Amino acid sequence: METRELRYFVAVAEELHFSRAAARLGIAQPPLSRAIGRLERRLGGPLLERNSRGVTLTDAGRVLLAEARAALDAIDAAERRTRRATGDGAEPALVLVSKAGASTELLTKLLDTYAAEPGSVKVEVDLCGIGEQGPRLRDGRADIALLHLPFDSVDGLDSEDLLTEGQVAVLPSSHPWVTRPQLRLADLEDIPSLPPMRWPSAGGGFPDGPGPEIRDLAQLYQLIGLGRAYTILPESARAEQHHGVATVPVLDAPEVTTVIAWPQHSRSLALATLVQTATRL
Amino acid sequence: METRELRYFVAVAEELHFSRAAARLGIAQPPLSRAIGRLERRLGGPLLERNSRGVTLTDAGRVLLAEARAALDAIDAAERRTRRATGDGAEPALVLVSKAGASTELLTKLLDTYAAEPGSVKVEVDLCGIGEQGPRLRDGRADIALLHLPFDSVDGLDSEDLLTEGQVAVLPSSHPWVTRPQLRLADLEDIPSLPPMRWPSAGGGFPDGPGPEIRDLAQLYQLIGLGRAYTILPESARAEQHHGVATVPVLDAPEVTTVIAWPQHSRSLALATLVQTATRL
DNA sequence: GGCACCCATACCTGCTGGGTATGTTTCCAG
DNA sequence: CTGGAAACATACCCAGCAGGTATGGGTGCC
Repeated sequence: METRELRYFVAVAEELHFSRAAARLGIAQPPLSRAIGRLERRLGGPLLERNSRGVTLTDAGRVLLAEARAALDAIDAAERRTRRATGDGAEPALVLVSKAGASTELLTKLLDTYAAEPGSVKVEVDLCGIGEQGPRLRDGRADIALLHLPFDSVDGLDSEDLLTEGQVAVLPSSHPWVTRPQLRLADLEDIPSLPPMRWPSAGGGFPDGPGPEIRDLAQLYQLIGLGRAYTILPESARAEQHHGVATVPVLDAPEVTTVIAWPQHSRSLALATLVQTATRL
Repeated sequence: METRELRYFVAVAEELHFSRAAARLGIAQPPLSRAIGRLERRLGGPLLERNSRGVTLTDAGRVLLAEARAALDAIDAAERRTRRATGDGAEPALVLVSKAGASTELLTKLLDTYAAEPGSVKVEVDLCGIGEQGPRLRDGRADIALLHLPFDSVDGLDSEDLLTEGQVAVLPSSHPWVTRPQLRLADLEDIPSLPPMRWPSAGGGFPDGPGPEIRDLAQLYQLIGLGRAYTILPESARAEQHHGVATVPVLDAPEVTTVIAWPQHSRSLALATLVQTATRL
């Protein structure tokens, strides 16, 4: 199976319309029909059901769509990472991705220490929304990520623990509890008039329910500052000051571990050095 | 990047010899040279160092080799799984992989129960050597696996726990300890004249040291029966009788969890039903 | 120094991917 | 019931590229 065929199939499977898919691919419709037909013949059965007025996926088509997306991600990753590794000077040799606003202190120290290391390469920092690190590692936009367990998942990645810390409640500074020296999870169970935030789940969607949908930490701090929500975050979040926001330690909140993670098959020297630097901090 | 180019590059990178790689690929050497040259131009730098007497990989080449292998596995998986899903009758719709000799009882019950389920599809069982399940899932030879934590790794997979159990020492039946009602790990630390077995590590290789290299459980039982080694295994191993082998519970051995695992992006109905059946056992 | 080995280059050929034009089926409008 | 529009398949042509053969150039070995 050629890469082109996979891209063609994914386009048709997503558009469910040959002509639109062809337009998206920048080719005419007939070659696309032919390519899909050949693919179906080679794989031994229909992938698409052509119902006079549009197209639907067969079971086999659904399987191929999921597998093809994964395969295309892997191919994109191969191209991006290799291009990055061919030291053509201008490009960074490594891209590190982290949630915007998280682990700022750790990140600064890591980058400074690594830059001082002999033989270190240029590192670009890619600050993304919550839960976006996984996809970026998968399609090669990034080589290495800072993740926070248990919120993020290290499925499919190798990782090293960097820092484990407790959590603090982040509350509107007008809230009566901000003067308390500490809180417990039970206290937070049912804060009147402050709905729970909804964090993105693995698929990128949001769970149902009331409360605001959170995509990044700037949004989160602003909502808290406006008195519309609260949350708990790792202690290191206290290092940053935000308007209208106060923090109180939560004694029995689960500990958060910041880890550095990379795809299992990565074996580059630059990456290994960066990981080693991180674990030594 | 086209699939063909990736296959060509991997062949050259593995052979480190254009002519041999071309022979392996079934093409002549000049088109191969040309294809690699074009790849290097497109990726912006050399992937191979041509030293008159052979070829070596550059850093970028090493990156591409690792990434290309992963990508080709994903493409092979796409093709195999799709072909399997195009219900062409003869082929199984799902392939389940497990270590030969492990979890026999559980596996039998799972397959029987699933076969009785309405809408169940044909399941082929692939019994492999120790640690082979991961690669089989990655390149699509299998769709779903039985793994045993903490020995196997579920990195990159979704999984559900099926069964947690203690472990027993598996000893030659001539060993004096087989009459004991129980043992402790400390007892086993240093059994005279019985060297520790070497299990395959993640890469497929074996750690250094004395003792036999173990590739499957038949081999393991035979070695123990011959009085050349011992091991500890999950309790359920007692269900099977082996010549010259006896078992004694080890009270403080870490518990073993049998899990059913599948690639994260898998979303087929047949697979979901099988997993559901397994978790309900 | 001749030779063997190995990769690159030059040049030719046939396959195939892509374009345009047209066919076939189905659904909808009037 | 019929004309037409929408949508995918088919037919046919062309150009580009993958692959083959022949050959060149560089290097180490006998």
